[in-house]
Amino acid sequence: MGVNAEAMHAAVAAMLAGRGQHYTSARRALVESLARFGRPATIGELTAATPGLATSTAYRNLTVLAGAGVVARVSGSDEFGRFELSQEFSGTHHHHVVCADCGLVLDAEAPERLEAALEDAAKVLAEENGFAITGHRLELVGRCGSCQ
Amino acid sequence: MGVNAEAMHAAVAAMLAGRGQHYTSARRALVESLARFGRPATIGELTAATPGLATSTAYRNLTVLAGAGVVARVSGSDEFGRFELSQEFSGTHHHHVVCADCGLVLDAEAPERLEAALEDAAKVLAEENGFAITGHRLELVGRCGSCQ
DNA sequence: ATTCGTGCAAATAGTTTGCAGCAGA
DNA sequence: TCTGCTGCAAACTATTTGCACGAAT
Repeated sequence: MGVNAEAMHAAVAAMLAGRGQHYTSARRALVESLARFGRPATIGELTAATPGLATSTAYRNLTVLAGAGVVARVSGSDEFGRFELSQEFSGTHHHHVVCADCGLVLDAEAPERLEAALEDAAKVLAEENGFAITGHRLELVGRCGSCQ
Repeated sequence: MGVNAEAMHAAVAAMLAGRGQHYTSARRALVESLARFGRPATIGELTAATPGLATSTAYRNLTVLAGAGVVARVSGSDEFGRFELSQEFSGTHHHHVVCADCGLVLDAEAPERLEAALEDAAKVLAEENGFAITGHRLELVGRCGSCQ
């Protein structure tokens, strides 16, 4: 993770408190699991990592944490939703490498040149389509080591 | 669409025949709707465009057409799966602009410079992660004209 | 004829929600 | 103590599948 664990938890607690919400043990467990995974994790992986954590609680809390900007939803190539710590906590702005076979998603940093080209493209396409572009998602699709 | 309608239908028929499958009226209706939409369409949009077409038939046929390489699944920002004609029929290689509010997805062509940067990045990240990269998905996220 | 395709209805599976009790500040 | 949080079970919804009939070659 990009910052040390205590600073991260303090920041998360503050972000939740600002919205009148508590940093409960379930939420802390989710944040710690996400930090440990270091890649987008499914609900199944997260509940498995915290025995006793109800699926519904995981969904509810991830929604709350997403609303507070602590985590981000990631869509892979399979039917499972995935979550990861937001940029602020996971390091820098990054993209994903996804396995078309098993759905595994890993983080990947893009070269500066690519980011610059993305910014340019966003400007052009925004004008062409009447969109107000706020960000981008890039996924490189292929087969992971174990699926080749 | 990139080719005229008759050539497209003939090509689709051939691609299906090669797999021992027929180019039925339901499949033709789906392909025509997709061509008419000119952007990734949801199952709801497709069945609405063809009265009498059962939802299950639409799913089954889109799966078949995807297997034959005629259409491609596209994931937007909402919970609906979307489909579009594959590159070969919809024109050139392209990406998507998605509305974070309503889920609308439009096609967008990327500048050559961006594609080149994407290729480079794919090579680097493939090595770093042990992936065999086969392609990429780029989505520019923002708000469409009607949601701003 | 024989194989493939279709509609309908029922089954799946990820996700969401109602509710009654528990926990955190 | 007063909201907010939790687990459980039931509800929801996009998608898939079983089945018997219709269509294509």
